[in-house]
Amino acid sequence: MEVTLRKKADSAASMGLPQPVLALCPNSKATINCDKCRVRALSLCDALGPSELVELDRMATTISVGAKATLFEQDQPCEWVYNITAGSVRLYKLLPDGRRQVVGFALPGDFLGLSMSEKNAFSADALTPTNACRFSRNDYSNFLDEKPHLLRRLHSMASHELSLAQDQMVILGRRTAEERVAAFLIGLRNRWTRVNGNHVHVPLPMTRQDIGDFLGLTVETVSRLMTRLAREKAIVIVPDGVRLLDVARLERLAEI
Amino acid sequence: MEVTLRKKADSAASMGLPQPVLALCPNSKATINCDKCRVRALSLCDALGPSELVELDRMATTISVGAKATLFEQDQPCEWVYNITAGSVRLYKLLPDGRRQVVGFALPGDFLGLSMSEKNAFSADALTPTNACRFSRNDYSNFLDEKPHLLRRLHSMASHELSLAQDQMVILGRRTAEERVAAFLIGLRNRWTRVNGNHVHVPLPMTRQDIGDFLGLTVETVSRLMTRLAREKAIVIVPDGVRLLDVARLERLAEI
DNA sequence: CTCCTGGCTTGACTCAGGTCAATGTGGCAC
DNA sequence: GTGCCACATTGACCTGAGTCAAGCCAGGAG
Repeated sequence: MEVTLRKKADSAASMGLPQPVLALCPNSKATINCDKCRVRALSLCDALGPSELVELDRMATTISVGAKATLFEQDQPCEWVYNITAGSVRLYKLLPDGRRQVVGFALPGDFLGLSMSEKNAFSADALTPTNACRFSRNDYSNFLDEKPHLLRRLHSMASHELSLAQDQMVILGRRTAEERVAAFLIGLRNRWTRVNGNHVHVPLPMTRQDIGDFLGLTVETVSRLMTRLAREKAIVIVPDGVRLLDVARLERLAEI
Repeated sequence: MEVTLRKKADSAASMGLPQPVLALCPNSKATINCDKCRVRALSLCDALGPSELVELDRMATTISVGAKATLFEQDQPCEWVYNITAGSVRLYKLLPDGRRQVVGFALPGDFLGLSMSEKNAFSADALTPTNACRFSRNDYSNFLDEKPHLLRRLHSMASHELSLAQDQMVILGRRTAEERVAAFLIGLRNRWTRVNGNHVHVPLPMTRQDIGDFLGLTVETVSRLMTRLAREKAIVIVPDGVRLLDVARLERLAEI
């Protein structure tokens, strides 16, 4: 896995300069990377004040990985936590016999490491070229100890994840294949909306196999149902995604 | 729903007496209910020091409800959070057409209200006569604001829940009916172990229908598989539960 | 005691989605 | 360009779990 690293604070720190206090002034020119961050408002960092952001920025390393790169592996000690800034990531668990369950897809703004546990509960690898802001789990944990409001935000994000996981339990336990696919497309549309604004075009950076492993279906079933929804004019299949034609129909199918 | 209420601090508070400071001395006689609490070590409260425990005790109301009583309902505003001290609770989501997904069962020591959200994400009702320690969500939230270590504990419990939910996603998405039943029995055995110690006897306070709705199966399938496991001498079906005979075999089936 | 009733079990049959196999397709290395 | 490979689609057939229906059993009401 080839990773491009750049120590965020290097430019200033390597020259031995103190961090410019100007950066804290809202009208000043941006001097820390977070100021330019396109997903800040979506992410954990939104809970931070300007001086805290500078502190966090000093702890961060930005990383860039290519498609298929592994970020971390299930059951391995958790060394880093990540804030995805661009790209997309597949999160999955493997059974000993090779069966796979995708537990989620991370998009820009998503945080990996909510649980702060010793070992990774799942594996993560990039679906497309991906950028992330990476923190040592220790540094991060210490930082958290001094920032109860950040912990509160972390907890609220984890609660939201839990709620999504429970919705997914309903999908996997009690919905038909067609409903699963519709719910997947509507759910993904809603998530892209936070990143890109609302579009009927839904990018699908993952393969049909990944979708199947997320929905508890086979590739063939996913493919057949996408074809059927397209034949019935609910969607159009386009390169690397779908275009939603009949959102109301899909929402009815997906209805929680 | 008939509920028995008892304001925990009533005995002392109603007499206008200050809380006896003696209660804080580890060797003194117990004077707050928490001291007698049999699930304290399992629960959130374990994160609290003696004086905090007294504070929490003052906020608490103990409630007792009969089987089938509703604790709270999905989508209703969340007024209370609960610490289950005895009994068992079914947590579930309903689809508009009546399909049901059980998202979990709460046992003594479990906390309901981890997410601190405005609305309940699921409904909860008692499977058996149940006791709980109940707190107003507001009081609780304020209390939490002043106790970062409690928040940390809450977060770690929520993370654990999330991890269980992800394991359940694997079960629902990628496992056969037999594996699901085995995983359910082993999982429940492990949870009872925390409450009662390790026994091959696993109480099943829920119906086969509940188990089916938890595992994404029908009653009939659950029943058939329990019968089959019994015929094959992996378990014995006893009133209100099962006795595990071949734990190794079940664990092999359930293996994550 | 008898009669309900709700939960559990069992059997016969069905079908949604899985399996297997063939073919299509687009991007990339050379 | 050609060949390769991973992904996607489609068809024919199969099967694990669902559906429907009947009967059993224990506990509570009267």
